[in-house]
Formats: sequence, structure tokens, C-alpha cells
Amino acid sequence: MPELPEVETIKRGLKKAIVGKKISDIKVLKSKSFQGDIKEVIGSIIKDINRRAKVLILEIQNSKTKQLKYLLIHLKMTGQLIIRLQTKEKITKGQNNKKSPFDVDGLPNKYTRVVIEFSDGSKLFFNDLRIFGWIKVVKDLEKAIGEKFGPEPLTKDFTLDYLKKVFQRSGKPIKLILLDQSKIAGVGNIYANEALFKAGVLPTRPANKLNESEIEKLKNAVITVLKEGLKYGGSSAADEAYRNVQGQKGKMQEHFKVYEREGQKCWRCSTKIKKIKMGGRGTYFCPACQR
DNA sequence: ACCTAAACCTGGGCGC
DNA sequence: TGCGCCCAGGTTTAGG
Repeated sequence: MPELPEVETIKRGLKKAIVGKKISDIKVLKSKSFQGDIKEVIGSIIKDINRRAKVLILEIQNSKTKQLKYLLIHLKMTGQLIIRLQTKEKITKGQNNKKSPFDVDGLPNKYTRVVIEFSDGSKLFFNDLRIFGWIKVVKDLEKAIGEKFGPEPLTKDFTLDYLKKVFQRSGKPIKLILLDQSKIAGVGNIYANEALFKAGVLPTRPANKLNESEIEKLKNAVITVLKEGLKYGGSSAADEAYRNVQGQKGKMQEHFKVYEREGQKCWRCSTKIKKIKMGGRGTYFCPACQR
């Protein structure tokens, strides 16, 4: 599901596609899908697009008052943001007729919640099968997201000293710390599993029991798997909704070492990958490589 | 303050 | 065939 690499890929796609465009209309196809006053957003220009943790931040400016506001979007598990230009879509034929609910041929579809229309005729579709995601308008960005998140793992704020401090404070399983957005921003279930495998650390290990060398390995592993995710354009694993703004799947799932590989052989040592539940989520690991 | 479990949702897949 | 159940997982909220 959209984690840091997926949301970042979408952010980059949006940046290329809609910065500078004017919002001409917003159509809310499913009630409660847009929090805030739509009227004050229509007519605004998209000035910039950023990301914090898994939240997309569209900076918008009212073309008359010049006031800046922010359109915040969280895709949660099944959210998609798909761009369609004015040009007629090419219709792909001869595909297998059994379509996934996440297929984006022809939009809007039954899962489209909001359509943001631009003055040049292009449209941004927000699809969300499970209706967990949200879009809201805020004036005060700091108040909305300022204090909520830990450091971004792909910035210099993500230091060994910081992780040592955070891990030492908790006896919780290390995997739950990796998933805690207030401690480390943007890591989700897939990349937490993959990073722990790469670092050779069991997901169940109490955070405060990791030694310095393990913490450093884990830090580097988190950075490496997130960058790998970015390189492959995100992951669209089995049943995953993720698509980039052009509607294409990512390829990171072809490079998973443990995620969704229960019962299959470990890439490194051929031991069978195990699956357990932690915090209600699927947790995959190699019982031999990870200690 | 700590933790866990449920809730929010839908569709696909499974067992019976 | 079809029903009931479980699962997917980001985040918030409720309860212990």
C-alpha cells in the first residue's frame, strides 16, 4: 500500500503534471470525501507539491487574495491519484477480461470519490475502494502536520544517534517502532519487513535490546529498501491498489525478499520464510538469517 | 502512561 | 452455488 516510496513517486508525478495549473472545479462523487470549503479552493493555482511521511501536501494559492492554503491528501490503503489529460485516452484492447478493482481504464469508475478539474481540461481522479483515505484543506500547515511525525528516513535528520535514543526508550518489538510514524516517518508494513530482513534483525526483538552495530545496519537497511522502492517506482503487490499518476504499477514487488513470501525459500539461505502477526499485521521473516 | 484491540471499509479467496 | 468468515493494512479511537 502507499508507503514512503509510493507516495514520493506520486508526489514527483504530480509535481511534473499539475504545478502551475488552476483548479477550475472540484466534483465530490462520494459524500464526505472532501473536508473543507470547496468554494475557497476553486480558482486557486497549484504552487508546489510536497510530502511528509505518507501525506501529500499540495500548496495552493488563491489567485485573487494571494492567500496560501494546503490541500492535504492521505491515500491510506487503497487510494489512487490518477491524472488524465485532455487528450483522448488510448483504449487498450485484448486485455484479460477479468479486471482488478484497481484497474484505471476509464475514469471515473465506481471507486472515484473526488475529481479535481483544471482550467486546461486535465483532471485528477481520487479513487479509493475502501474509503479510508482523505482530502482536506488547511490554512495552518504546522498545526496540521507539524508535530506528528518523526524524521524523514531519506534526509540527514535520520541519524544513528537519533535511532539509538529512540530505540533505547522502548522495549516494544523493533518492527512496531519502525511503523510508528511519530518516530520514523513514512515506513509502512512492506518496507519494515524488508528492512528487517536486510539488517538481519528479527521483527520481534525488543528495540532496546539492539546493539549499536545492529542499529546502524537497520538504519542503512531502511534507507536502502526505501531507495530501492523509489528506483522501481513503488510496489504494487498482490491486491494492491498502488498506481502512479499515469496509472502504471510499480515494480518493487518483483524484488521482495520476504514480504508475501511465506513458505518460500529465503533468497540468502533457503530456509522457509515464516509469517506471524504483529500488531494485527502480516510479518514476514527468515528465522535463520534474522536474529 | 502503557498496551492491545477494534473500528473504519470493500472485494477476493477460502472452506464448508 | 452460495454463504460466512478471514484477510489485506494506515491511522485513530476506545478500552483495559
